[in-house]
Parts: sequence; structure tokens; C-alpha cells
Amino acid sequence: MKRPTIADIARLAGVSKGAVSYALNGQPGVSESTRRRVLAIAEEIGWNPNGAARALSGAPSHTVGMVLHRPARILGVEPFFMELISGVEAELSARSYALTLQVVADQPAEIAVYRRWWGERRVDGVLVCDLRVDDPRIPVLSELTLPTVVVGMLGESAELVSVWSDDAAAVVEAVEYLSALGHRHIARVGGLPELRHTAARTAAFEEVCRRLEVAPALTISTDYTGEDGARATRRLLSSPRRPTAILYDNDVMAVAGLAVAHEMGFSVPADVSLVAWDDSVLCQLVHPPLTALSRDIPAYGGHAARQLLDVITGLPASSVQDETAHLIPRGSTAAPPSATGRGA
Amino acid sequence: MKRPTIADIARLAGVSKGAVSYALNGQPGVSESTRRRVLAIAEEIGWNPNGAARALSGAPSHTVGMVLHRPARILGVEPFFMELISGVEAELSARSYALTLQVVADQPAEIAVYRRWWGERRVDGVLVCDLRVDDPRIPVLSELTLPTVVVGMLGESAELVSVWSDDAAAVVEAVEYLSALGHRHIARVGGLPELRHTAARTAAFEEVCRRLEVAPALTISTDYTGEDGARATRRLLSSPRRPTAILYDNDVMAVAGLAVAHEMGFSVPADVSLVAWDDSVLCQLVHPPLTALSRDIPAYGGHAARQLLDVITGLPASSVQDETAHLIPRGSTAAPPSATGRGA
DNA sequence: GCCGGGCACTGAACCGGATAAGTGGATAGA
DNA sequence: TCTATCCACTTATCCGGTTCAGTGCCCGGC
Repeated sequence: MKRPTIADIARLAGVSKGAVSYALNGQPGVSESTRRRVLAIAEEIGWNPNGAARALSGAPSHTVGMVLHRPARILGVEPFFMELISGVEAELSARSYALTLQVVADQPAEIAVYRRWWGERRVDGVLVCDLRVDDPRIPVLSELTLPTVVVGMLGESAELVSVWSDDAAAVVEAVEYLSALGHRHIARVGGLPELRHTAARTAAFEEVCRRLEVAPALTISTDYTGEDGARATRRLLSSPRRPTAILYDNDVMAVAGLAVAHEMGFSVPADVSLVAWDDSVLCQLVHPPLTALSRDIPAYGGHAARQLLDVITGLPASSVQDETAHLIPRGSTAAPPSATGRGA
Repeated sequence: MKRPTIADIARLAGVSKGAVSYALNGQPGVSESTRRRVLAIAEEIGWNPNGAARALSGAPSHTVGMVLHRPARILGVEPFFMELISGVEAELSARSYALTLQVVADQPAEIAVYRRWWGERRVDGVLVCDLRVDDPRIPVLSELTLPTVVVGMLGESAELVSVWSDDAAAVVEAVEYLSALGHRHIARVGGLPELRHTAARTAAFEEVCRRLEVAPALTISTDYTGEDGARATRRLLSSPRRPTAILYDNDVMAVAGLAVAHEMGFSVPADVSLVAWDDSVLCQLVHPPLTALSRDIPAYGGHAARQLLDVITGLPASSVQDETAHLIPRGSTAAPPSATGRGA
């Protein structure tokens, strides 16, 4: 089937291509009767604008891009990303924007994709995740002047718009809660240390442990996978100075950690308390259900998408702080074994 | 920053636009020395092909589309789709194809998106899910001659390529297993009845129940959500002829059903056995872990993507049958309460 | 020494829209 | 009545590539 073009419409309507273009775009320059005739013919022959031709004349692509730098197979089991994407999609689809996803193997490849998308005018803007401490993507995106919204925290000095949440405050809430239960030895199974939000969480964790005079904060770094979370948990629970509470940087690791605790014969929460970060259904399904730092991730993605659309359409947009994760106590946390009398 | 074009390269290299195009595309018509010079200049000034311009001359977009007709917020909690998408992405990204997702509210909107994508040459092909009994999308896609691969079963007579798995055989395996355990009253909590694979499962369920002379097959239709699965389970467990085993059409409903059983005071598997379809991590996390019909969903998506790329590139591609889901017995199934002596 | 053929390249048309500039006719104001 | 203005269009150009039909030049063969 041949695709109809405005030239076909022009021929059928007995006017020029230019007039058809004006009519279809609601521009002045054609009479109302001609406009109606053109629109009727376009509808009848099933005309669709050719995006390529429009893009060539500088029109937006109505597409937003997102590059994910991690193994594609992980995506299916990582609730955070999927919930984020679903929130982004919900916002985009409401405005008839599409989302283009591309999974890449490393950061140079990610930067290459941005350059390509920019060169090809394939996307109107991008959402950037997993900000690193000295992130090489930021200068590239600034240089390209590709509309960008960063999901996660960005330093003060940044010119890019970001949507972020106060992870430090959430860490403090969790540690204060554990401390109030009597825990004096709290460990953390953290995410990739080069990620900026991991660094912020680690700093906050260390500071609040110092302030509350609990044992020196111990953070074990992982790659966020369940396997790494299990390994870290095994190491913590078999160490001579075994912690009485563990704070995990995501839900997948917390669930894996719970399985490890059971496998090693520890009772949760009697022997060790566990707290997850991000509260997907996983946390509620396991036994005992996990105390978690919960936040509305789809909403987070939706806000990021909205900010990006504002940036793209030239509306004033500035970084916004999203909801801080809040603690939902469930069955995986209790007073530590030694604290029957709540003494130190 | 201004985007460099082949005209810039041509000027710098002192040749014509046409020669640059030949050089960049590996076409004959330029000398090796000129080709090298052109490539070096392109690299140096950071040239990227403008996809719009290429597409205007009929080049492929190196993008595959997928329209999801369901509420965007559901996506984050529906493991099936996310695993499918992750498998698709894994295959596509290996060949540098991108995936464009669009969530729509209804089927007319979905068809409109296909027409638009086709008209705009925005995607080279599409993956279609959730085939319905008389699916209005099929004739449209055939008419548009938009390369299409159907994920899920398609009738014999179809001209479209599909990747499918034998759901009927899986139903038979599950029912035979339950029957062997002694169950004589098996109910099913099925998905949307208008979906073709639901119909196939229902037919297979009825036939195998008849063959094994268990009680008439009862299927309750749902919309696949956990809420609907919970509602159906509540209805089944409070009916006078309470089933001793329930087969669910997805994992989300099975997990919800397990919660309902507990809430109503039934013990699983002592009072009622539960079997899930699709074996995400959810099934293994709950207590007791759920017996499930398991299949490799990312691989399923990957196969579909590969078939689509074959169709797009004009390679011979025909419908392929994917792995049949196989039963993984876990703690949620056992002999029914009355069957101590295994008698009827 | 002339001709045929191939190589390396140029120039221009083309893809399908957007849009600036130009045109002819009707109308209004002086 | 003559000009200025506006309207409703047409014409032409542009976007950035691809591709086809030349074109000039060199080389070999007879």
C-alpha cells in the first residue's frame, strides 16, 4: 500500500502542496471551506504526516529517550526500573509522547547513543538515571543542549534540571528507628559506590551513626543484584561482630538477605532486623514482611517525565524535590536479642 | 552547537555531497584514499547521520515498536510484561535496534498508533501481544504491510509470523498432576476471555477435565489483576462446592489468591492446592512457595524480537513454537483433604 | 593514434513536508 | 479612480541525506 502524501491531497483538492500544508496545520492562509475540504480528503485517503519529512524541517519527534546501562535481563527482576518506566510512560502517553528505550553495555556506549540520538533528531529529550560522582554524561548532554532531566540527585551547581528525593533524610529515619528499638550495631548493604545517591546515603548513614553513638557504620558495597546482596549478608552474619540490624539499598537485596538469614539459621526479626529500600510487592510477600523505606516510584517517574516535557516545550522548569521515602515498619524489625531491658 | 552535515564534510574534503555519501556508506564510486579522508573528517567533526533525512529517502529507522494496551501503572507490577520487554530489549540492543513503547487506553487507539507509526515510518516493525479472538489489529497490520510478529498464538490461516507456546499442553500437564494427587474438583481463575490464549487454555482445561473424569471444569474470568484474582478466589472458596485445587492464569493472581486463602482460614496446600501460571520471583518468595507453570519469558521475548528482525530484513521467517511451560511443583500443591486413601 | 571502457567523481533530482516570498483578485479608503 | 491592503492562494526553497545520470580522465588494445 502506497502512503498518501500531501501532494496526493493537493492533487485531489485541486490546490497546491503549500495550501494543503497550511490547511492541515491550522495555519492562516487558506479559507475555511478549503481547509475543511483538505481535511476531509486527508481523512478519507488515510493520510498521516511523515515524521521524517517533518523532522527534516525541524519539527519535534514527540519521543523521549532513556538509555539503560545495565544487562537487559536484569530489568525484568528489578522492580525499581520497571515502576519508574511505568510512571514515565503513564505521563508520556497522556501527552501522546512515545518512550524509546535502549539498553547499553557501558557508559561510552551510553554517551554514543546520546550523540547519535541528538544527531539523528530521534528524541526531543532524555531522562538520565544513575548519576555518578563525576558523571561524564553531564558535560556531553550540556554541550549537545539536548533537553535533559536527571532522575536522582545532582550537585548544587548543575545547570541541568533534576527530580530528586532526600535519601539522607530517609537513612536518618531508618537508623533512628532502629536505634530507638535498641540496636547499637547496624550495618548497611549499599549499592554501587560510584553512584551519587549511594554516596549521599553512605555519608548520611555514617553521620547519623556517629550522632546516635551506635557502633561505627559499616557499609558493604554491592552491585544491587540479589546475589551480591546475599553474599554481603552472608559475610555480615558470619562476622565476629555480627550486626543486629541490616539496612539494604534496594528491595531485591533485602529479600535475598532474608533468605540467607533463614538459611544460616537466624530468625528474623528475633536475631537480626532487616530494612529494605524501595517497597515493591516483594517486601510484602516474603515472610516476615519486610520493613521498608517506601516511596511512590511511578509518581517519581511521572514527575521526571513532566519536567522533561516542560523543558522540551520551553516552559520554565527547575529541579524539584520529590517525596522523601518514609519508613513502613513491618515484621522484619524488632528489638535486638540483647536488649531485653533496653540497656546498652 | 550546530550539527555537522555531509555538506560540511564535502566542503572540508573538497568533494561533492554525493561522493561523501558513497564514502560513508561503503558504496563503490570513490577511491580508497578519498574514503579514508572523508571518514576521518566525519569522525573529527563529530558527524552523525540525520535519521530523518535518511528515513525520507526510505532508510529503515532501526526501531521496533510495541504498543501496550493496558494502564501504564500496571506495567510495574506485571512481571510477565517486564520480563518480556527485557528479553526483547536484550535481543534488539545486541543489534543496535531501539524499542519504542507506547501505552494506550483502548484498541482503537492502538490501531491509530500503528497507522501513525506506519505513516511516519517511525518503526521498522512491531510486536503485537494479547491476540484477541477476532482481532481487528491483524487486518490493519496486513493491509499496511508493516512487518509484524505476533507474540502468542495465531490461527492456522494467518499470514503473520508468530512466536507461540503450547498453552494447551501446559494446562494438561497441570491438571494431570493435580488429578494424580487425587484432586477431583479443580477450578481455574482465567484471564480475559476475549484473549485467544485464554480461550485455548479454557478449551484445553475443559477437555482434560472431561477426559480425566474430574468434576466439570469451572473457569472464572478475570482481568488478570491481583484484585480480580483475589475476588475470584474468595468466590470459589466460599462456594458450596469448594474446589480442592485452583489453577491461576498468571502469577499475580495466584499470589493474591494465596493471601485470600490464608485470610479465610484455609491452609495451603492442606485445604486447597494452588498452581500459578508464569513463574516469576513472586512465586518463590511467598509462603508456601507456589507450584507454577514456568517458562523462560525473556527468552520468549528474545525469540519474538529475532523473528521480527528477520521479517524486517527480509529473511525467511515463519512462525515458531517456543518452549512449552512446564510444571515446577513446590509447596502449594498436595493431595486434597478428603483423599487420604486416594479414593474417589 | 584513435577508440572503448572503466574509474572517480560531479550535479541534480528526489524523498515529504514547512515556510518565506510572490501573485492576482477583491475590497476599502482617499 | 487610483492606490493600499488584505486574502487566498502559488511558487520556490530548504531540511540532509540517497541515488542516478552524466562527465572528464586515464589506461589499454589494436
